[in-house]
Order: sequence, then structure tokens, then C-alpha cells
Amino acid sequence: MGCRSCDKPKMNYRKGLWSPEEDQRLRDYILKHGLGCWSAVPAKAGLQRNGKSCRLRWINYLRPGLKRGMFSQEEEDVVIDLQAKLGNKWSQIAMHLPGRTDNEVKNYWNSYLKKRVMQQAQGASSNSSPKSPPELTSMSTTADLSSMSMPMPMSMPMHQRHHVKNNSGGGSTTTSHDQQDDANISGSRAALSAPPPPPLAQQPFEHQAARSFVFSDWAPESYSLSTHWPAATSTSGNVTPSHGSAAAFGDQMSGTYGAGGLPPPHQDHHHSAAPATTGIAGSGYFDLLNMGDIYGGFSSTNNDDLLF
DNA sequence: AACCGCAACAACCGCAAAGGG
DNA sequence: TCCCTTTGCGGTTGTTGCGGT
Repeated sequence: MGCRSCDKPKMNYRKGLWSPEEDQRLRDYILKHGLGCWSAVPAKAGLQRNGKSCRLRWINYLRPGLKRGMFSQEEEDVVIDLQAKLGNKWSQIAMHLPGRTDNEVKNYWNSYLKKRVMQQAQGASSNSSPKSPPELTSMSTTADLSSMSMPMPMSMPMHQRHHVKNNSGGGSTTTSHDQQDDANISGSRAALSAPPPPPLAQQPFEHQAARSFVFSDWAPESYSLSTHWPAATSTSGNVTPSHGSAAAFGDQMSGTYGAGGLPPPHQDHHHSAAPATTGIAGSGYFDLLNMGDIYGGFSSTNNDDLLF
């Protein structure tokens, strides 16, 4: 693990939110050189960040295959179930949620799911009577949301309202993922009549709903993954994009330069001509067969992430 | 219109494990 | 075998924006 060649003088590292320029530098560097010694990345990429910060930024935000936006009902169920079984083993839980990072899962749990589970637990302990029919009970409790898939407007958890609000575009965290996930709100999550989807684990990945990837957010135009990404080291196997999600892959983006209100790179590409999309393998399909080196360094969801 | 509280999320921090010299 | 560095993980904090009052 020691990386003597990566030794570098101590420096005052920049902290706080990443700027688009920093992201771009990190992307460019990793695209060119692949993953290696994180401690060497800042210097080589021209970043005034420490390697740890670069790694975190890449894993949680920049790496391809990330899905952003709301958690689907199936994902929520997986998190709840695995959290009960594994505890706060977020990295392990994230393994079961393709495109989700441990940080994202953790945040989601802490900000929303934990409360919901506690409410459910309290409700179960304090109310031994059979549950009334949904239409006769208050559907405004968050505890009901999972079973009902029906957030009520005023009681919609913030994480959901947040994504709705994002669509207004006024903020800074608007993403097309959110838009797709908002479809979940108005769709599966909001439609009482919608039959519940099969458990996540039972769905072929390419058929799972709301698969949103952010690679197109940053992939350089005309970037050919098959030719630019480093050769696989076979730590994660091959990557074959599925048809179902490929379109979404190219059509999704992420951009949270939000804290400072900075526009994400290619901010409007989702709404405009989306050159980045067309730049990837042209047809929207990805040749990720040689991305093993990139993915191999990831701790958790790597294998699942590869299953575009 | 201003203020306050809450929620979401990005990022930092500290610790432990892994691994090379 | 020990030491040192890097990496990975989980907990926590800080920032931002929105809704309510």
C-alpha cells in the first residue's frame, strides 16, 4: 500500500465544496491515468486537495455508474432490510444498491429512513390493533409511505419534496435524475393503483426502474471509453451495458455544485442538445469492457455498478 | 418580508485495516 | 516483524434551500 513514489510535500489543502474546475481536473486525470495512488492524484492533477478528498469526491460523485436522486421504494426496502440485518455497514448495504454510494445510503438513512423505521417501530409497539385500511387512516404519516407508496403533499418527506423543488430549477441541485425520480413520485410512488414492483433483487438490473447514471455529466465529448479507459485488471469483470439503461445513462446527469449555487458542468445538456450524450459511443451504448481498472479500486458497489 | 426550523446532502474527521519496504 | 503510508469506512459536521410562521 505504501506509495513511496507518491510522496509529496505537505501543503495546505483546500477544503469545502468542490468547484466545477476541480471536478474537471479530477475527471480528466482519472480518465487519463486511471485509478492508482490517491495520495498522488492531487499533485498530478493539479488539485489543492488531499488524496482522501479526491477519492471521496470520485467515489461519491464523479465516478461513472452513480445513480442520483430519490431512492426507489425497492431501494428503501433494501436499505431497511439490510440495515436491520447488518447494522450500519453502509458499504455492504450499498453493494446491494447499484449506483448508490455508502455515503448516499448513510445520508438517506440518517435523514429519513431511520425516522421512518422508528415511527414504524413505535407504531407497531403502541398499536396492536390491525391496521386500518389505508383510505381510512391518515396517509400523512411517513410510516405509511412505504406501504402506500403514496406521499401526501404536505407530509412528503423532505427528501422527496426536495427533489420536487429541484425541478423548479431555481436552486442548484437540479438534476435530470431528480426529474426521472420525480416521475417515481408521480408514478409508482404516487399512484395508488400502480402495482408494486418486484423486489429489487428480483429485477434484472436493466429493467429496474429509475436507473440514472451520471457519467454523461462529465464524459468528454467524443470520449471513447473503450479506447481511453485503462485496460482492465480484471478485478471486477467485464462491463456490458444493458440496453434498458443505456439510454438513461446517456440522458442523465448530476450536478450539485449546489452549495455555492455554481452551475454544474454541462449544466443544461440534459435539456438541450446533450452533446456529451452523443459523444459516448454514439448510439448511447457503452463499451465499458475495459473499465475494470477504474472500477477495481472501488470498495463496494463495483460489481453491481458495472452492470449497466 | 424576515426569521426560524427542518431536511438533504456534500464533505470532513478519526480510526482501523491493509499492505509495502 | 515492525513501521509507515494509504485506503476504506462510519460518524459527524457544515452548508444550503425550502416551507412555515
